[in-house]
Amino acid sequence: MDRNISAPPLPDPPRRPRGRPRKTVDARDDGNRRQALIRAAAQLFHRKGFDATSTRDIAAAVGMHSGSPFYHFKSKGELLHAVMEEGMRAAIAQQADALSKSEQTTTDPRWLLAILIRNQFDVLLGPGSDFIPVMLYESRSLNARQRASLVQLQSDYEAAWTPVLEALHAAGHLRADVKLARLLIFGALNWSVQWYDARKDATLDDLTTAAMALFLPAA
Amino acid sequence: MDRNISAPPLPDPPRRPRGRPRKTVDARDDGNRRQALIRAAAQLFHRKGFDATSTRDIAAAVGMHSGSPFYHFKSKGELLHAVMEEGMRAAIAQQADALSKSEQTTTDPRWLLAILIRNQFDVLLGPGSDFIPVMLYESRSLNARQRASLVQLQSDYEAAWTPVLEALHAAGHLRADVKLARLLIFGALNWSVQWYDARKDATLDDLTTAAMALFLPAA
DNA sequence: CCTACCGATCGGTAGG
DNA sequence: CCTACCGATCGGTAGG
Repeated sequence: MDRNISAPPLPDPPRRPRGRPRKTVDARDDGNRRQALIRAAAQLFHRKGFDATSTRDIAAAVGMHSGSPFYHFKSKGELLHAVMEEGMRAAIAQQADALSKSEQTTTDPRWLLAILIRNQFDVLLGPGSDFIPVMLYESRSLNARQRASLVQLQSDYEAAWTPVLEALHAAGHLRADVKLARLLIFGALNWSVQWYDARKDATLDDLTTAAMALFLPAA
Repeated sequence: MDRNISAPPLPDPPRRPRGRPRKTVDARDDGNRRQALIRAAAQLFHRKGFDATSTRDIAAAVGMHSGSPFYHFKSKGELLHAVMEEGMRAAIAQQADALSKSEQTTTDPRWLLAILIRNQFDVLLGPGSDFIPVMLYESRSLNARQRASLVQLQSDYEAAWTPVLEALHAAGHLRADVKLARLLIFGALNWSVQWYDARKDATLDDLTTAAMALFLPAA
């Protein structure tokens, strides 16, 4: 992480991870390897950033040689795009799932907001949650076409929030302009990626409680 | 910005900006040139990110040749650090100034919070505000020593918020845990760097009004 | 997916 | 601060 000090050079063909058995016939098993690349890229892009991660890093993480990721992806940027697209699809599905479960028991918009917030903390900070932080903090490295192709998914995700916030506004529980409120709330949640430490800090439920208390007047 | 397409190569010694007169004797005027480098670096780091900005970009922006920035800074990382340190000192001074002006007229913590929020939007989004966004979004590129040297400045900045939030909590205007509330509020504000567009969106006063309405119950 | 490689770019330096 | 340069790294490719 200390990029002011250069790392010692690594030989190009890194050893496969210990314990990973060599395939008898051929190491190609298609969607499987592609998925492995996406997962490794998500982790590395999250930890070190897109620019500071080399395609060699990613290849080594899944036991490939330096040129092989380009068999699966045309460019490093396409790999970044794939991470974001997969992350958004999963986040949308997870959000829809959380909402559909709770809409059977209540339609109180305050409860729905709590569900959305709790789910977003899970997407941002829960186990294996590298994809959305990458999406949030590395979009600058996409080209225009790649960015445009994510806009639809992003607005699908946001679409679940607007009616809830409008209901809160109508009920007098939210004074702020709805559009600005959504942007400010997203910021409050998304920024947690920068400071949250699961070892030292509160639980995700604690965060949700604090956020609800901050945004809504006493129940 | 489209880093998937490589830019055409530039000759190393770029022409000086048109209209910049050549010094008769010597181009060295010390603190002046150093400051120019810091300002240009802040702009470029903000627009393109630290990793995507080369020291040649920065040199060209101030009419220097490629090796010359290293006469003023030991490394690219030291230049980044200088941007952040200068940004923090200015932000702290600006915040103290805004507070001292208003503390003559009121001690209502709601008003003080409005002052702090409005000032932070100015620091984040106002004219010439490249330094703090760089500080917020490029810290990962600092080494441990550089990061540590900023901690004191950051907590000086935050120190002005805690008593205000505690007063609001004591007065029943803030239900959430004070420490988490501060982190969430900072997130809401800091995230505006990602979406705010001065041409299309609200004014900084509008943002302040929306944030106050979101965080505090009706006055 | 591996082998062997290339062209470009980059941070940084010696010497003036 | 400029000149002239170096070693390292990087994204990407041809050919199998």
